[in-house]
Amino acid sequence: MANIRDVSKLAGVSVATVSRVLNQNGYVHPDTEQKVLKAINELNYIPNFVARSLSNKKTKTIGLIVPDITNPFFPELARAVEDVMKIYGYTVILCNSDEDEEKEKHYFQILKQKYIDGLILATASMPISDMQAFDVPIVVIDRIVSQGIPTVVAKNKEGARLATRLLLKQGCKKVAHLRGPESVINARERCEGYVDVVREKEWFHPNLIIQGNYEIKKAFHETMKLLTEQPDVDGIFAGNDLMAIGAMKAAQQLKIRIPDELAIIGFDGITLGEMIFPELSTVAQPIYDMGAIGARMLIKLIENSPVDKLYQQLDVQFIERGTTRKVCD
Amino acid sequence: MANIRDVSKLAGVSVATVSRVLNQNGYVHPDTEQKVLKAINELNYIPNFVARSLSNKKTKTIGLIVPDITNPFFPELARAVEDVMKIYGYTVILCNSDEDEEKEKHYFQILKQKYIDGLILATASMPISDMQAFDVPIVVIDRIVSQGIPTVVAKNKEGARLATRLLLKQGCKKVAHLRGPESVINARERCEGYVDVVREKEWFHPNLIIQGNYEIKKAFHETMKLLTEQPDVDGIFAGNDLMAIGAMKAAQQLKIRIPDELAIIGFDGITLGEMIFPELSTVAQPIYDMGAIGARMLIKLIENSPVDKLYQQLDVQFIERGTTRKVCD
DNA sequence: CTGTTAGCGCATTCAC
DNA sequence: GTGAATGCGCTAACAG
Repeated sequence: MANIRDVSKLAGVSVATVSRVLNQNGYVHPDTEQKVLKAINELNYIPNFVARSLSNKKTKTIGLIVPDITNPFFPELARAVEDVMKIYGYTVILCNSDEDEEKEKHYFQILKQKYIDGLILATASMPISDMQAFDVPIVVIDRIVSQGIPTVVAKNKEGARLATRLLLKQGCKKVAHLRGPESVINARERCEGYVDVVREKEWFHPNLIIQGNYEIKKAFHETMKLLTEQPDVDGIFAGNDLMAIGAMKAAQQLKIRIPDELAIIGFDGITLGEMIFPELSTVAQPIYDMGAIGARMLIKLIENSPVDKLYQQLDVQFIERGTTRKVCD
Repeated sequence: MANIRDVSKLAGVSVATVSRVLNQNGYVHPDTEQKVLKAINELNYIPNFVARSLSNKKTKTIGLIVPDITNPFFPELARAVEDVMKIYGYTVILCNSDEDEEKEKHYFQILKQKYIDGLILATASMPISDMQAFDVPIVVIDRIVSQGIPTVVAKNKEGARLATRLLLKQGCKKVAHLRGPESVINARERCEGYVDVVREKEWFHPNLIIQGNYEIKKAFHETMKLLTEQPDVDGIFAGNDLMAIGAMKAAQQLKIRIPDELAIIGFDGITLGEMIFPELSTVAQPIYDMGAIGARMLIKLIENSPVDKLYQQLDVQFIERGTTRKVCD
């Protein structure tokens, strides 16, 4: 492959001039510019990114760390990130951390060595100090890490309150909550939102909060147990859509009719919710937007443009589908 | 950040020596090695990948082009690729092509500039000549491109025959096929497999083959039309799971009972199939394996190890779930 | 066994 | 406006 020197020779100019027309900086006479352009064209020259990176310390590459791209929440996020990064000429390295601190550290290492320009984290098993020590711009999505770090999240607690109230409003007498892992902050927030609403109810008891791990399987089993032990539960607010689906399967197995005997609301708004039957009512986060906004924020950080808000909290929206009854007010 | 020269100074040796211990090649006295190691440790030195890449033309990075990571088939594939690449110290750049030739070309360009070591394609809108001109090892997954290019695919035609036969065996009198896009080769193969089996049936007519695009929505609409116009259709073999789900939704909307009045078999074996109700019977491809095998093949290609088979055709497997009746032989 | 040095391809001073 | 020279950090001959 041709390099800059080949071009300079063919055009009869110096490499500096070629570099100037390549990067559109510095003055260069229109005529010589034409010569250079012609040479570039003839040789089919494309600049070598690696060499460029070595000299200006910018790779036009970012890292994206997600727990597991296989989890239906993340592809949409990843797609958003990739879409906007593409527009700005960046390329994205995909990493699956499995929420494992060791793996995250591993990726931090590698990505640093590869001189990425920025990093988007949709996971956070990492101590904050390590993140701050990482001297590359970072944006965290869907996980609040600390005030100091640029973040994009949805209104988790508010959404949880909304869902729980809706369940009560449509006549549920006893609403349980299938919560996400202790270690994940948004799971905690959603649980708090639920508790806010039901705390004062005479029927409320902490055993209505059951522990899930954001996955279908465990949600299925826990819901089986719950519905067997407390058959009077007629509403479930799940901490995410996947667990809601697990709960649905449990109900279907127990021949409990949805939504008549049991109403269910999920959280997230993954596309999967529309594919099942009945379709899942859910508190939807603007997943794509979160990714896109996070990506834009990161680019600004990288390019030192002013960033208006380092902490973006996005609205959630209830989507009524088949797992809840219609509410007639 | 410290560089190799800092280390060499601190250790009182030359950069060459440091490079030697770094890359474990060439002879270096155990004592000096210790000194170097100590210096590396003290300075918290990690080698700069960009510089290394510039000098040896290896980036330890590969590209992965998929049509759309949002399509449930690809996350699993991507995960597999990333998992094995990680083991071998490679990093993967994710690209979404939307099956668009222009976008693919764009990525080819960029990835070439970034000096990737190899490329995995799970899409192929690209003329073969362009692929051959791309002087970087390529492995194609799930799409047959040409004999010349290393490929990993599943036995599409065989799987299609299997599904169609199964449908007949369990008593279906009239089996339709929801096929994928004309332009996608595996869709063609699956369609051929279907035709192989039904060609000679007296009830067969080309209008039983309906055109889908591998997506739920269109499959839903086309199936609505099909089932309205030809209500005697009692079996559908869909070219992929997503379309099968679209077909299921159409049946559910028309109050046609599955599997009693209509049996459905999909193709792919995406996890989504287990999440819906009833669960989807399908011809499962070993998606993860395809990714992993493709990745291993690529690594061998990159590292010039001997590759046993450049064309791997993997077995498919019928998974009986809720959308087909039990067959008692 | 170890050091010197010349690239890798490009950006960028600093002269002219 | 343009060119020569230097450096980015590392690898790989080539000497010793």
